[in-house]
Amino acid sequence: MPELPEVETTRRSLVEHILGAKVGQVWLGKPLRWPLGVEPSCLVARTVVALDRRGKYLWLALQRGDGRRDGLLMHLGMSGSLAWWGHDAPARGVHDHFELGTDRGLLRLTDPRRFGAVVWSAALDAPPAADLLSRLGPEPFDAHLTHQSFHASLATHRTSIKALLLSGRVMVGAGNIYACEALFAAGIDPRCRADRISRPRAARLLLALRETLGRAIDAGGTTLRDYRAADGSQGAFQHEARVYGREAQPCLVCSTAVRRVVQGQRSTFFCPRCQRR
DNA sequence: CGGGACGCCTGTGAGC
DNA sequence: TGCTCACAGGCGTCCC
Repeated sequence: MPELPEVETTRRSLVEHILGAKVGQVWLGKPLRWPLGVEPSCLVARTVVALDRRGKYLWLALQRGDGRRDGLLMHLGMSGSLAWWGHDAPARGVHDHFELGTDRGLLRLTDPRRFGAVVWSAALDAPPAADLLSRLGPEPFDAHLTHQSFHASLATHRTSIKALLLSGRVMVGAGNIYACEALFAAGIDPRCRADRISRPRAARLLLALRETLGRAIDAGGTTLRDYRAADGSQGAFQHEARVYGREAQPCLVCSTAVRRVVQGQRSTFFCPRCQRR
């Protein structure tokens, strides 16, 4: 489920509550994608000192009693969501698989498919967090990511632009929904080879990615099924999607039927008239 | 190394 | 109603 806008919305709705909270108890449910990597009891008495995001990962920085820091790297996978409960958390459901109890309230991860993860790491730039983040491209709103560098990155890949965006190698954050939507906004056929995209079209695509992701963050993300912000609110961007999930429906610009093709085992939606190779 | 397929899991909706 | 199948917001791993 969660792409960058959903993860960022989660982060924003959580950070005000959890900063400064002191860990009481940690509870683990069924196994997630990877083991926590530390005894849960080891985390007790740590203080939450930051909640940052890198790509679709969240980094919950913890301060130890001796002043040193470590933290938890969290990922929501396809179906995960994080919820914050003050002091009135409802009983656990069957899909709740991680809880961080604090003196301010409870952080709970709900994830039916369990593709998500919570992994302890000594630091963001130390294993295992560093290994998981090592292949990520730049953040979409990073000022170092320019039209020029973006075009240069595209030129080094022969795969389709849609698959490349999903890989996160040239820019993190766009998953299946936002990759489709940004390619529509830029007028680029998702099957187009990345290294065949001209400089001006690359510039348009970068702009479209930033606008699409930015508007999705403003809308609180996309809620198709599972996704909720930490305060329980749903996203609204699903109402703004112009091609995603609209197979055979008329393009909102030219009325041509929206097509669905499969690329790398993922559905791609596009308008064959508005989007060109 | 780049690129593509696979697998991890559970739930849901369509079709029969 | 109940079964089977396709599909679902991600991504690390494996194999060419």
